[in-house]
Amino acid sequence: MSVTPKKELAKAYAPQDVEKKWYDTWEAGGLFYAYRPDESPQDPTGRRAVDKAPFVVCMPPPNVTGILHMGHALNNTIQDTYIRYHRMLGHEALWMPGTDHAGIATQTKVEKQLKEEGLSRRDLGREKFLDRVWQWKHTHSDFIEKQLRALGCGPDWRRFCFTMDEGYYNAVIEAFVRLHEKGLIYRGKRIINWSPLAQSALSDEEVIYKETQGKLHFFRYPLIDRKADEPEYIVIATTRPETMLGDVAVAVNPFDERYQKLIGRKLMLPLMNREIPIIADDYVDKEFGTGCVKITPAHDPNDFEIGLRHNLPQLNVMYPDATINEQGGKYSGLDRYVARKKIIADLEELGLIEKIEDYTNSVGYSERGGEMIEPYLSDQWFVKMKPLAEPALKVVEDGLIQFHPERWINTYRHWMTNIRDWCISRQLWWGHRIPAWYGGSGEVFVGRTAEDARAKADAAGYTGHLHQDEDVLDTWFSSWLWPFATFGWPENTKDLQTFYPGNLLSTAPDIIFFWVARMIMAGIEFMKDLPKADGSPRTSMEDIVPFKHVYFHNIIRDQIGRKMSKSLGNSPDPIDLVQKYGTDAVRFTLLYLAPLGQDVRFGEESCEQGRNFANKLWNATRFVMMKRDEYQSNKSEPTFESEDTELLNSTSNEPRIQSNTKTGFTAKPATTLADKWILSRANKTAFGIKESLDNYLINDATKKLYDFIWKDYCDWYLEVVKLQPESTLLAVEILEGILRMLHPVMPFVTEELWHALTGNEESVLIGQDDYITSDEGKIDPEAEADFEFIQKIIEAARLLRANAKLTPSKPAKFILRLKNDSDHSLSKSARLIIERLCRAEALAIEVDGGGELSSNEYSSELLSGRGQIFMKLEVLSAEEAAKEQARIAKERERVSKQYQSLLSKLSDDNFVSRAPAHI
RNA sequence: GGGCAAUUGGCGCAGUUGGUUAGCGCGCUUCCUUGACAUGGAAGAGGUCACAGGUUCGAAUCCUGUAUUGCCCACCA
Repeated sequence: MSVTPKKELAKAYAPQDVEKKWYDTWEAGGLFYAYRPDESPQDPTGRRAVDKAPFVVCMPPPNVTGILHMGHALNNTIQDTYIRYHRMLGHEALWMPGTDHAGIATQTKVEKQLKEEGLSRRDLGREKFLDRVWQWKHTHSDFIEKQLRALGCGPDWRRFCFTMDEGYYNAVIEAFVRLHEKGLIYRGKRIINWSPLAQSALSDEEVIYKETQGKLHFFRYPLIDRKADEPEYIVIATTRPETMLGDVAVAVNPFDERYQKLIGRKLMLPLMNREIPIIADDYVDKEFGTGCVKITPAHDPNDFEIGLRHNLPQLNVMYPDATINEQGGKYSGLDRYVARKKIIADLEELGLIEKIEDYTNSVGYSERGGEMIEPYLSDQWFVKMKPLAEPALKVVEDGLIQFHPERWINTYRHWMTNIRDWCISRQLWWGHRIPAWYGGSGEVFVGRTAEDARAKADAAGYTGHLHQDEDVLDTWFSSWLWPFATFGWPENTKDLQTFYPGNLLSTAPDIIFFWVARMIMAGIEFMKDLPKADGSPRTSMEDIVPFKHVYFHNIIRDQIGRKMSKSLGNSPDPIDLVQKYGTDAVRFTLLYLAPLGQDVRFGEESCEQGRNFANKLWNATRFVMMKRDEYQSNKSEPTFESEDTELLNSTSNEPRIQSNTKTGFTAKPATTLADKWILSRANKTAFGIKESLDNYLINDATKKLYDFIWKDYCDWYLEVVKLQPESTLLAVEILEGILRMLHPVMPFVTEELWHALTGNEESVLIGQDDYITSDEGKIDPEAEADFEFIQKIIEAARLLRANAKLTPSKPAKFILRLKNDSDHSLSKSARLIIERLCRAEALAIEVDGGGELSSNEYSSELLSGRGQIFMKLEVLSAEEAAKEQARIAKERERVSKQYQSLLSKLSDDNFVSRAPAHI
């Protein structure tokens, strides 16, 4: 047996010392790598089996531009915890990492940078501009990786994927072409949400509606050829006066008596001096405003529809930057808001303003840029969503994909059943360029490559020049392929066959539409035709959907309830917290505070709880190791044959843990009451944690760990171990199990302590060990009840001491009177524990039957009907005696009240007859 | 307008299918530096569980309504 120097643990846990060391060791040891069955295991420990069931999580790819905020920290901690947990359960755990090119966000940042140099993207040209963006991407993407590492996250870094990687790029193009071939992608002139800042279209999901204080303007449009009994003008109401430049009609309700006679007549559009008709349409609400609506088909989605019904022209009066174009007459060139002011002033001068009222309505803003979006008429590409949404809704309704918490299914259903077509073209350069080529007179050819498009054109008899669509695709049009494009789709790769479908998707509920729903659609649409590993078709939906469980975690808010965001600057940098409190502390705190789907207010001080917990565990280990040494040296003849030997001996160089030899806390039977109790508690906890984790109640699991470790193990069991050294080895074994049980949540401190405790070599990792399993045979309700009674006695005795203001150093004398024999012998057998934990100088244990002891001499506490404990009082001042009397009287009253209520219940026939017997 | 949630001691939150005395963390009070830990230990104060009805032997828990707050969706010029 070789002897290595014993490791002394420092008095307090210093995370910085251990985190980097272990992260590097994990990586060097290939801990994060996942293998296919056909790959030879490359793990240095050789523990990897090749036929393990995979457990796959695809990381929601953060924006390359991004800095991780607390929400990311939470989400990635959740994923890492599940990955580590399943790896320990024996799965081939794959966490697929990557980043998203984030079209608008990234392009905006680079354009901003250019602007500081006095340049625009058009000055550079497409190619040079894209070079700049790539440069920018390269300098920024490392940062996210660094942050994830600092959080202890261990995805399979070898597989890191970027949505603009060549393979992924091709997958996006392939998806577009296939959907186009199926007629699910089309091009059309529609009113879309226009972002004047990005000068691009946005999808409906990228628009945020906010109540906005504005004005409702009432304008007079003069009636042409007015008869004597007719009004001089028609009054219309609008919130966006500048759009009047594009008015092509005024609509009234066909059943509105006020205007019926005027239908078909003409009005003179002021300022523009254009004749526009009065038309009738059901859409108009007689009650609202004046009952007359100006119709601007090019600048309002409803007006657009009306325009189509009435065959009206679509007059676009704005440039893409939301300045008025040449159609706007003398307002041409003005910004939309400047034009608005001028139009109002001009109408005022003409006496054509009836009134202007304050008005609050809901206005759309760009999610990214924050500016007001402009409904705008333009040619865009759309995905037909209904055919995709129907099966995607069904798999969730049928439970093939489960949402946690379940209620999100309502939101999902609502969106899926009211779904509208998805505008996927963006007028940007950074992204996947739309694979459509145009001929000189409106011909459109969609192909995988320019050659492909050329061939199609030739086949169609078009020989002229082709030019590719300038636009790129919505970022989410690439993200929705994430669960399979990361594994090489459209090729039917071995990775894809092994690791699709995934198991868990963890995300914040705010991207349920953007991403979750669309991934489900894409998974069903694109994976259903791809054969499985054995060549058989995917006939079961279970093999087609991209994941089985979706965990919607909470949104982290600041202490006054605001969503944490970069723009508000109210999110602490997770890395600062990690440095201040330790990674494990931050992880624990986030998981502890992360109830299922309930928003959480986060203040950085809450990390103290996690830090303290890590420190508690550290010191418990320190103590147990000290006790073990003590026990070992006191033992005259160590039993080398016994299975304790290696646990006893922390200097062994042989890895103690052999795969699957021991998954529970101990193989040995427990002897003392405390031993039985802690084993029962430990196994119950292990059982509960598995249950919580498997049901995605992750905060429950952390709470169970915390309570068991701190209260049961440290506060009670270790105190008992101080009194009964024969429990030392069990304490070691339980602790070893605790470390394994806690490891997925707090990987660093548990790894460090596990090695200190077991003496395992650095290359043997706790994360490769088996997760603790509960042995239900060790759950012992009787032992738990018995030990709880002992705890109750001790607590009662401590209370007596505290009330009598006895300092701990002063000994006390107790008399314990118990009603039945079993309690009597129970407490006698636990006499030592009771005496020492309540610092009794003397403890008399009696069978109840003696008379009441004088309350001048004794203070007492009741033991839930099973007996009473008395403490002999020292000299008591009259004042103190009175106080004590009062307290006892109060206590007596409370108990008798409770007793009375119980009595009355029991004498109530209703209760006795209806309540179940055990009550 | 439609939908989803929340309302529990000073603050932040648990409380799973209804069942004896409603828990936890922080904060507060008192005592304790006793050989794991003061990032600790012991004890304590503090809640008629938003409100009003109802179901039940029994309600924080189930039902109805009201109020307040938050979020999502839709949107009338």
